[in-house]
Amino acid sequence: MNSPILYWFRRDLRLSDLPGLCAAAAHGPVIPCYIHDTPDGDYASPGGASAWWLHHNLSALEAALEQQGSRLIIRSGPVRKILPALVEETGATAVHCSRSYDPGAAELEAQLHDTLAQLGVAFKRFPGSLLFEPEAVSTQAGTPFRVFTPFWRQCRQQWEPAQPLAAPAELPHPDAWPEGMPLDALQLLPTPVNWAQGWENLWQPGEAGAQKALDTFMHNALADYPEHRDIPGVDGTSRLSPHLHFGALSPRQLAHVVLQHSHLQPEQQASADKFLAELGWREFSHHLLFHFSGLPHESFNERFEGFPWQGSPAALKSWQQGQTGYPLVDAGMRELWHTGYMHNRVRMVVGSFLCKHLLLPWQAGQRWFWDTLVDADLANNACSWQWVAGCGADAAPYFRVFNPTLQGRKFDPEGDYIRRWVPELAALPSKHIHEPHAAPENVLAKASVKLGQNYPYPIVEHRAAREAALTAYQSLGSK
DNA sequence: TTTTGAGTTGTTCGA
DNA sequence: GTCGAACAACTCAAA
Repeated sequence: MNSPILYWFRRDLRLSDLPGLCAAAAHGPVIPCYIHDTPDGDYASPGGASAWWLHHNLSALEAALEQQGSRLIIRSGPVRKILPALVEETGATAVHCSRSYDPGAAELEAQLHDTLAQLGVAFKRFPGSLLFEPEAVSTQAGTPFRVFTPFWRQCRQQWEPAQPLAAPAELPHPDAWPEGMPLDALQLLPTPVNWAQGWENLWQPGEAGAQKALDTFMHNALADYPEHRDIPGVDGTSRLSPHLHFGALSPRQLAHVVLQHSHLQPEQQASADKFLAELGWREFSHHLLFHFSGLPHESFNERFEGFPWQGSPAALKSWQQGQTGYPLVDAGMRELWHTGYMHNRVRMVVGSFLCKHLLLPWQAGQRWFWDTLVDADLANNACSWQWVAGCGADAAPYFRVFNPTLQGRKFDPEGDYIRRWVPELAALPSKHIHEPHAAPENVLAKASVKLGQNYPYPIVEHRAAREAALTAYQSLGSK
């Protein structure tokens, strides 16, 4: 039996724990392929930072496949045309892939199933990028959950932690390889300005890098996760989100390691549960988007469609550039710009600031994050922005307006994080670094801070902005 | 069937 | 300085 099976890589850019790849390899020759499809439509293609990651993740996958004597065939164009064409060229008898849950995916997969069936070719989807299939979780009334806690409780009740699969021992290669294009031709890297300079020292996209990040987290950070995850000046989070997004690590692999660890070290049970709940939020977001495909565009709570947003383009620009005059907000926005990442605690603060202090629509924040985050993910991005704006599922209540100064004092007490990302404030004493505009003249002078010159005055005044936000939110009325 | 209580991440105010 | 209450409306499951 020499007819090959096509393995279509999507956002599962790894070799281990891929049931579809294992099934293909057990059967005969495998042709691994990746199709770069850039359909029209909002959020149909990765943003800039995310594209950088994709390039390097594909490059790592290519290398891993070559080490196995295999290849990655890269093509570009509409999947609905390219995939059937590749099948005909290679005489493949089946196509395997991982299921996608994004809007439009079910339709595409159904269409591929039919098109390929007409060629006598089987199209098989395998689960793997989520812990729970959306169809498997629902309320007693049979509706999707809208509240996280009962959602996650039910997930954990039906959880049967399975051993992740190893990568196939070998990938039998076909008699002949179809043509592919070089990875560089996809033009995923930044041009003409390489704003990602030095990122290769910060991140290692790909399966090996994901394993390394996982080991580091398990070894250094899991035990203190519940407390340290909130402190942006400490490496207390896993930083695994981009790996999960592109599938260099499967959630099953991650959960398995964490569960095993907490089994061996029962005193870390609470830390493990806390971390797993974050994976739960990832599941929750993906399930929500699966059931409510409009989430990236329309407020989950329709009442918000009439919200009196009023922020200015200038305010948006100040926010994007980290020039709001609120040090924690500015530190976060600059971390994002310089690294493609932002600490989770700070994401909440800058999100609240955009929606509530600046009264800019959450979609504007979502758009910026889409372009600048290496872990930009349609489901997580939409759900988290809606959460912080107060219009999402199980969202933050309208009156929860983060005070950026207090958040700084509480979670970055010594100003470590602020000093790292807002160097013009680095010489200020911790007591004043969270509120430079309230610091005495001589303190500012001594630290060479010239407000309005090398660091901005606050673009809005906290108390007034908070009042305006509460008024705007109350204007939605109770009915 | 109806009722009840709890629900990721906060802040402010007044006692 | 600390502490509890108030700041909506709605979802979900258990009583």
